[in-house]
Amino acid sequence: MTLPEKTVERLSEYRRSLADCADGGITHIFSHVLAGLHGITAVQVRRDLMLIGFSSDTKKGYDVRVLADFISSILDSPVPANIAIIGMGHLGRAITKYFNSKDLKLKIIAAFDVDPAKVGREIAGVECHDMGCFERMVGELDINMVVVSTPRDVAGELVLPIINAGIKGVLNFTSRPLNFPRGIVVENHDITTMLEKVAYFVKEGEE
Amino acid sequence: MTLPEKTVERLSEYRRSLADCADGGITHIFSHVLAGLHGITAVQVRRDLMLIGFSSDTKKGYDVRVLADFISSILDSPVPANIAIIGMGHLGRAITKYFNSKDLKLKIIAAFDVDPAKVGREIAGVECHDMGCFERMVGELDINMVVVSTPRDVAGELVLPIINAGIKGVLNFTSRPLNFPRGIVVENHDITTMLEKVAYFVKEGEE
DNA sequence: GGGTGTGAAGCCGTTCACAGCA
DNA sequence: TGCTGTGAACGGCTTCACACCC
Repeated sequence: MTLPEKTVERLSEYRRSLADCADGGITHIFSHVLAGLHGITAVQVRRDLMLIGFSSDTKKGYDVRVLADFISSILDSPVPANIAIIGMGHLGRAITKYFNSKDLKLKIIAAFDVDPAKVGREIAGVECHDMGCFERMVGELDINMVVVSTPRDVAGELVLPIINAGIKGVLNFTSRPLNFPRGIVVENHDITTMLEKVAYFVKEGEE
Repeated sequence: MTLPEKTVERLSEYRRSLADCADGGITHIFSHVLAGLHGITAVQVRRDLMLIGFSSDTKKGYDVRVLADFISSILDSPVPANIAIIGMGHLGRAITKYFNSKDLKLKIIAAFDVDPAKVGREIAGVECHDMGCFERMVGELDINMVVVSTPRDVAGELVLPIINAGIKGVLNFTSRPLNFPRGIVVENHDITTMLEKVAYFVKEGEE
């Protein structure tokens, strides 16, 4: 059974908070405490846990480690997720470093760019390849997801190569929305939109 | 009247597509064409325009420039939005450059960090100040929004300074969720969560 | 016919209210 | 009493269906 999007997002967040708790020596946590860490309600937390079929046998709250592992068993794929990043500008470099500095199941293992000054070099810890080799390299390295962090005006040209290479998931940080056929998962997250949204609701809040 | 969140996001996206159209010499656009650019339905577009009270008098589609201006009149604040960024690591630099390279109403006009090697220097085009001066500088520069791009473990310490400085909007790229009292708008956008979400739905799609 | 504007219906996610259990 | 698990109600967003207009 597939979980709702929002629940998946929150589970990812819970897991990280739970890891913090475990590091801090906390062994059990109540739903309202976990909720408080995320600015949501306790019911919401319990509903999410209900959806993944988790329940606690004790009344001392949820066992932090057990719950974290349970969430991992839901979220993580048994096969490792190999990720490539397209566009090694500032944003691409930042995302790559940010990611690979963490201890995650997900790893960015290759970068692609069109700039000859970048191709062939190791940038932010990963080898940067020419975009012309994209399809071949995806096959060789068994890459199944890509992060797109190119300039807006070239993002559209990536759609076909990504489809042809057999990529299954795309995380797009470009302000150009990318559309793929059914079967390819896309998340478009444009920083400009996020900030414009905050600005709008700030304005409305002051009315 | 305040618009739904989703509508605000889409309006921001429509506006950028419309600017592209205008640049490309397109003067009119049908709802289904605009929808196609964003991978959504024409009804959705028309519903959004209905919510902001926009309607076209002609049947040649919407006038691109008129619609773009109308959206701007809804989204943009009459007073300029002055933004600060906290945390001038790779992500902070990338976001700052990304932003200020664009021709937006929103500008990042100051940066803050605790690293003495960064304080006093101009980074990514903006002056980097010591975090200790945050509250004072916010007042001096009339800053009303902040972007947070610090490491996860220090993000929590920013909540009080941000409240005390009178900040009204926060865009948080940290993986630590930030909670503020009513009246302060927050958007938490964690890159790790985004990618884990894509990975989850890729996994589910293959079942 | 092809496109727009919109009430009504449907769907999805959140919250309420409460039963059950230590 | 205090917390968990959950059916049922609620609310917000999307889609349907259709009237209207060139």
